[in-house]
Amino acid sequence: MQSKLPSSGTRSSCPVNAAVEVIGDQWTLLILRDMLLQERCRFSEFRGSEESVATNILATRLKHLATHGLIEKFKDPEDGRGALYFPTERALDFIPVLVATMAWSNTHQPETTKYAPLMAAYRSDPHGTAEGLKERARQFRKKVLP
Amino acid sequence: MQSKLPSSGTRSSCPVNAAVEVIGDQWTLLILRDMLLQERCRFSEFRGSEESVATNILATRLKHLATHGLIEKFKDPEDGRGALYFPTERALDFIPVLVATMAWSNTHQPETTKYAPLMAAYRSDPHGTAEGLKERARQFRKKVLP
DNA sequence: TGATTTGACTTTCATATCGCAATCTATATA
DNA sequence: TATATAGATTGCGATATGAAAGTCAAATCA
Repeated sequence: MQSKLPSSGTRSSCPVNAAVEVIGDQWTLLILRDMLLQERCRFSEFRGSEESVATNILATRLKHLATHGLIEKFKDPEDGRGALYFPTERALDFIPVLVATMAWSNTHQPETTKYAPLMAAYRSDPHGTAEGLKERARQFRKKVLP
Repeated sequence: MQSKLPSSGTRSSCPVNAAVEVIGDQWTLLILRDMLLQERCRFSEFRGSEESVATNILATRLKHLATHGLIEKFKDPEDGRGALYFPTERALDFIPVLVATMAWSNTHQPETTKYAPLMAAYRSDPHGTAEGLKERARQFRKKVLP
């Protein structure tokens, strides 16, 4: 039996609760980060993230993200074994939230030193920075997918 | 022994990871919502939220939020039994992230019908709406605390 | 072409966390 | 003094996590 996220049933019609049910765990946001900001799209690439997610958890979370319409799975056109995961438009729309979250962390915890250039760009132009990342993610998909 | 949040140790210096370690569970964001948007500050008020958090979980999360500098605990000046929880400035700075998250949910899941007026206000003036909520939270604290 | 390796999972299992119910403590009220 | 209330803590079965090992099909090597 495969592992599930806690409380998979809808608890309320509140948008905060809806978000919690999608991204409210220890790994989903990190996977979204790698996909949206780092141009990662393979199982092995997500697995290689600094925080070292276990393979069973990663598989569960990718399925979870697909179920909730944040990622789509494709066959790697250049390797029959490979799978490629790409963000949907819904996930791309999450970029402003993700980057705002990062900026919040970075403001209050200066020890969060990763993504310093991105944080600087975001502070001088939040909207433009988010849109830039969105466009970059779209281009990356075009480059890799047939 | 009291229950803990998963992975209490710092896994990386990434701001996304830092956020996950603070808000990456099924309840913390809901408590922040009630505190920042609903003027709730008592244990029983948080407990009464629609999603029905258990008392042990709520106690754990309130402690967790205090540890991470998002809330402060006070004695109720009008009832020796009571405790009052209020957001720190760090928590108030989270309001824009929280409201952006809600807007994202609301855009892609129209069944999230709660907070419709807030969502409408946010769409027409994101920054002003967030600042308004921040000021409201500050005023509420002044009103209730000595 | 058979052997080996690789990518993407799935299974196993010990440990940790969740969540319900019951209990506890301090203060307030009748 | 008795009871009610606010804010928790404890016990315990159910569920989720995470490290390691196993599976399997497709690719690469000999």
